[in-house]
Amino acid sequence: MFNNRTRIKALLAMEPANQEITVMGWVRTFRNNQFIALNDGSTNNNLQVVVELGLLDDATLKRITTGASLKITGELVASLGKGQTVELKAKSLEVLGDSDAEAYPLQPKKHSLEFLREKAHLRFRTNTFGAVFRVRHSLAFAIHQFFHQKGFVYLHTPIITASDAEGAGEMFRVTTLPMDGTAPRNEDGSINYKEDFFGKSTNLTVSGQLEGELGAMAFSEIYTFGPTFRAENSNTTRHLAEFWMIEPEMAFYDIEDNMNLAEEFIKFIIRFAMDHNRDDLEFLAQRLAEEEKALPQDKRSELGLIEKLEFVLNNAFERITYTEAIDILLNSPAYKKKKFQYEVKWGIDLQSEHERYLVEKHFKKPVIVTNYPAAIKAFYMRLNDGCEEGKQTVAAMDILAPGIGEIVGGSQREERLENLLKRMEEFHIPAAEMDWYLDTRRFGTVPHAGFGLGFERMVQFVTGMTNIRDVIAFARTPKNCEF
RNA sequence: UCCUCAGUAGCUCAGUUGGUUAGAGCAUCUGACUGUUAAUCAGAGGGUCACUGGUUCAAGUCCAGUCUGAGGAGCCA
Repeated sequence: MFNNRTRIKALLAMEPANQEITVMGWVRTFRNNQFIALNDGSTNNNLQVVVELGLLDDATLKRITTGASLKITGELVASLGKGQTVELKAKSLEVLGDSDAEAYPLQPKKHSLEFLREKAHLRFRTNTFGAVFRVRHSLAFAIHQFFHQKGFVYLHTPIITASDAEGAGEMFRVTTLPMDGTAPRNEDGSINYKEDFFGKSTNLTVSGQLEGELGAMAFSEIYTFGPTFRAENSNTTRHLAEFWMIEPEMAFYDIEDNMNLAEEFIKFIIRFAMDHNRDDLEFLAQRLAEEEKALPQDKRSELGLIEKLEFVLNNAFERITYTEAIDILLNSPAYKKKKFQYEVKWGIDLQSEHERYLVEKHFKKPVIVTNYPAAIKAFYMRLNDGCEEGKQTVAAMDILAPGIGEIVGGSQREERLENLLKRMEEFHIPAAEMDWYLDTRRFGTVPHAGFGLGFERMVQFVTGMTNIRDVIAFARTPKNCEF
C-alpha cells in the first residue's frame, strides 16, 4: 500500500500540528547527517526532513545519498530553521532505492544545460526541468480546456500520411521495404511503392491542417494537438525534428476572427500557467535573471519573466499588415544605418533580423503581421480581393513573439474552388491527389480559417528557456535520438 | 546545410612566446562536527588533454582532417 503517502506540495501547505504523515520522494541533498531535502516532483520546493541523532544506524545513514528514494513517516512540525516554515520530524525511514553517490551524475550544485541535455533521463529531477515540465503540462491542459469550453472538437489527425502536397518541409519516409537495395523496382529503376505496406509512398505528417479542414467542414470548429515531424537539417535553438503542434480550424471564421481567437487563446494559456504554476515561474524568472547577469547590458531583457508575461496579458497584440511592416523597416534607423544584412523591399520574406526588429525594438510586444505577398505563402491561403497590380496578397497572419520569432502561422483558407485550383497549378500541386481536399470546396464550401501554434515555442516563451531542446522531454534533432 | 566559437578530472574551468612530474573550486572517499539551507573543517584518490595523422630534440599548446557540442543564419512552428 503506497497510496497513503502525502504529496509534498500538499504537505507544505498544511498547518503543522504534530500530525503523523508519510512521504516518499528522492533525496536532493543530505546536510549535516541530519537534514534531508526531499523532493517528489509535486512542487519545486523541497521538504526538509529532520533525522534526529540516534534514530538511524550508521549503515542506513550512509545510504541517504543524493538521488536515493526514501519512504519516511514522521510528525509535521513548525521548522526551527529559517529556510522553511514546516518540516517533517522523522520517526521511521526506509530506503526504497539506493543511489551510488560516485556514479549518480547529478550533484547538489548548478549544472550546465548542455550537460543536463546529455542526461535527459535524469534531468526531470532538477529544479529547472521540474519547473519547465510542470509548466509544460499546465499549458497542454489549458489548451484542451480553452477549446473544450468553446465547443471545439479535438480531432486526432493521422501521423502517417500519403499527402506530400503541404509543402511544409522535408518529410520522414515511412516504409517496410528493405533498405539493403533489394526493394522491388519499377521498370525505370525507381522503387515500386505499390509493394510497400500502404501500397504507396508514405511519410510522417508535417501538419494536420488539411485533414483538420475536413473536420471543420462538419463540426464547425476543431483543433488538433499532436506530434509533427520535419526532416529539415535545422540546427537552431527553435527547431526540432519532432515537435508538438496545435492546429485549430474554424468554419465561418475570417482572418479577423482568426486573429482574435489566436490572441485570446495565447493569453488564456499564459494566464492558466500564471495562476497554477506561480512557484515554478518565479523560480524560472530567478534562473533567467541569474543567467542574464553574465550577459552584456544590451543583450539583457528589459522585463523579468513574470513582468513579460503580465505585459503580454495586459496589452493588445500589435496588428499590422505586411506592407506596413515593410514601411516601418524602410523608415527604421536600423535600415538607414545599414544594420540589416538582408535587403528590405516589398515582396521579400521577412528575415529573422526584420522580425526581431519589429517585435523587440519597434513595438516591444507580440505583433501580428497580416496580408503577405501571395508568392511567398502557401497555396491554400485565401487571395485578397482588390489588390494593386503586382501586389497580390493573401489573408495570412503570423504572430511574432519577442525572443522566439514566429510562434503562430495561420490564414483564412481559400474557399473558392476556382481560385484554389489556380493556386495549386501555380504551385505544381497535382489536383488529382488532392481530390478529397477539393471536395470540401465542391460540397458546401464556407469561409474558414485556422492557424498552427508550435507548442514547444510557446513553452519556451512562457518558461524563458532559450533552447527548444530544453522544453521537450527527449529532443529529436539532427544526429540526436537518444533515450 | 553554411558561418563563428569550443572540446583538459564526475561537473565548471585555468594552463604564458611549444620545455621537467598538467592545476583550482565543487563533487566523491576517509575522518571530525552536529539546527543545517548547494552545511562547514582536515586529509586522500581521481587525467588516453575529443579522435586520427603531421611538424618538432620536445605538442594540452602549432598544422590538417574527422567527430561532438554551443551560438548565429537558412528552412519553419
